[in-house]
Amino acid sequence: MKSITINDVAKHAGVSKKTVSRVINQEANVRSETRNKVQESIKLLGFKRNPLGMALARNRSFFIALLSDNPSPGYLMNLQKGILQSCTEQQMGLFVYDCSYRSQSLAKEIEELVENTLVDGLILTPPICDKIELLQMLDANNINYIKIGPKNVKSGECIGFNGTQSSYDMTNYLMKLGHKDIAFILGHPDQDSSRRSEMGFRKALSEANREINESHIVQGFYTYQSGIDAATVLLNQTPRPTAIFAANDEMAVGVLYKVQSLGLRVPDDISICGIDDISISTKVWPHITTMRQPLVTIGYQAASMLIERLKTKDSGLPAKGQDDARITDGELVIRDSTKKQPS
Amino acid sequence: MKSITINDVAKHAGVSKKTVSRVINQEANVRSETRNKVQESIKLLGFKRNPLGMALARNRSFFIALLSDNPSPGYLMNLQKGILQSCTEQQMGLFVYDCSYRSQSLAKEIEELVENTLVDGLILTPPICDKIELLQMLDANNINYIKIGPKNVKSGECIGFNGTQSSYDMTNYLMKLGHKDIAFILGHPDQDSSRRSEMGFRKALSEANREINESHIVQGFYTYQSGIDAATVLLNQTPRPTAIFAANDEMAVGVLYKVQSLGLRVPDDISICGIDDISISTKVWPHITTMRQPLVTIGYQAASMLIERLKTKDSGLPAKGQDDARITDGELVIRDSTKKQPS
DNA sequence: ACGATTGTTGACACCGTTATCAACAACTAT
DNA sequence: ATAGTTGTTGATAACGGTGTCAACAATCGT
Repeated sequence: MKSITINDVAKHAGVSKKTVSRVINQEANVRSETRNKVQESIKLLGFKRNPLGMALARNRSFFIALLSDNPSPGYLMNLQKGILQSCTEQQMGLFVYDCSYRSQSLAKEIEELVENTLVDGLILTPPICDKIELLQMLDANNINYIKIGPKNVKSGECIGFNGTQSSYDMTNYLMKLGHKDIAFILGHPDQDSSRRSEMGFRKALSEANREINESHIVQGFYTYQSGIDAATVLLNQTPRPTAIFAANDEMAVGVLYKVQSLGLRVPDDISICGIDDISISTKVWPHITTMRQPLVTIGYQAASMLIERLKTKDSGLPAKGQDDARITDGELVIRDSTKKQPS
Repeated sequence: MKSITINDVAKHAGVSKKTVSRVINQEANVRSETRNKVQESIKLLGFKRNPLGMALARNRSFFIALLSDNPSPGYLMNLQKGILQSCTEQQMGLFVYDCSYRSQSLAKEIEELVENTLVDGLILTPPICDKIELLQMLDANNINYIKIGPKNVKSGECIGFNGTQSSYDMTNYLMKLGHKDIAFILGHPDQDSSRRSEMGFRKALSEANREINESHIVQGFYTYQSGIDAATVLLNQTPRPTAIFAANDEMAVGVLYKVQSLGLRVPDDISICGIDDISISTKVWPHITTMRQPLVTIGYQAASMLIERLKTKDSGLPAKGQDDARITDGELVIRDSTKKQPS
């Protein structure tokens, strides 16, 4: 069960292995006659190049790693799906790695990961992408990475979606429905995206000259449970808000659960909406109104950008766009959890 | 930024690189004096062996692949979590790969995947693990794999949980609650697990001398939408079943949605339950009664078994337990979607 | 004291690819 | 015709480890 090597092809085609290598890698300066001869041999023998040999010789593993802290399964799965698609297209492998955002030694851990696996680059997902020490370590060691999430102070290419605009749009939509008393559940205080969505919310209200009821803005942590907790606080207030806008769908689902378990009806008694459009949002009853974050696309683009950069770096070209940021707009998806207020 | 190689260590310790290699691999027959000397050099220089070099020399990539068709994000994520844990412990990499169960050329595709990545083994998840052609191809090419799912006709190690027993237990639980008219939504007809859960359901009913209403057993496909469709059929029947038991939680959630959107209350008007205990089951309202499938544990064990086998194979020992099957029992988790019937 | 066994070590080839560089052929420009 | 390009090719040496085997030292049995 020995597999065909470059040597076999070279012998069969009557050329040196370097020439075969040239053909495989589509290098210039091979006579087309020679090229054809080699290609025929390759096809005939069914040659497949051994990625390990190539990896060793080129000192590149042709693997990238996806670092995550499993925030919500749906979120990550969609991202992973897009990433995987790009990787498959570009003949790269995807190495997945779960790590803990809280870990003190995260930077060290990732440094070892890279040493141990020799991955060519990293994709950082929230909340990992906000860990300053990690980013510093990566920059210091000259490790390629791309962040999925909002662009923040630190350097590094990133791709994300426009959280400010999204929550701004959603807030305006709720006001258009006639909601006067809109509550907002913040995201995780450590994550950059959280501040952005808050900004959008406040901006929309102040542009409409609404005064902001600070007790209707409560802290959340992007988790289901934190959605329940925040809803518990909000629903005990009088007057009760007529709409609750959560900074992500995961929390919105928690709010929905809490509201329903108290015997209230959605959207008749209260409107609920979120951000992300994860799969669970269309599985609960009623389906949740949300700002769609095109996660599969974002994942695809992130992987593509990273791989692109690895390639240009490989070929010695100047690494353009080191501080690139690509921002995708969210899309309002109106479903059954929001309703026009009686005027 | 050149990294330390075995040669550097050898030079530093004043031995040959083969001896360093021996120390790294904990081989016997190295004088402890020499061993210590080498280990000190390793520590001093901060040597980390290059996995690519090792992989090439040993002709093993130290990667395993997880093949999936993304049935439900929660299901896969839990599995992946357990697998990842085991991989990390054993210093193996995890390569994830999405494929399409429907693809005609799946076997070919996976064959190429293995050739292209040289993964040491595969973990097959449902429904991939039921593709006969794929299994045949793997057996023919002597590729290591382990199936997560019920043991079926074909060979190959597998690990899964006791689907028959689980649905048997759940059905008994529903009868104990006083339900006389229990509907059942089948899993995907192509998947082995589907037949098992049906068997358990029928067995429980016939043991209780209940006659089985065949029109209350409807086809599903393990998807959310198929749960909705099946519920639509069931809820139009008179008399309406008092409980609907879906062969997995994903469908149960679909049933819940359909029931609620028709204005019926769960569990007051109708009880709903499923199998799996995926994360969404405790996010919808009400939380769903289910048979817990310990997915993280199963994933962990699957990866551990596979890696174990790779190692013993490596060391030339007879590959024991080639047809091993480890079956875990499900656990009844009673939540809020099922209720005692008034007698 | 002797040969036989076992333990310890290193030189060297090898895994399958790519990189370097020199050799030579085939063109240009003078 | 001559020198100077440019295009095409292959020997040979990496890449960073492991496997083979022979050499030699240490221990054993008699």
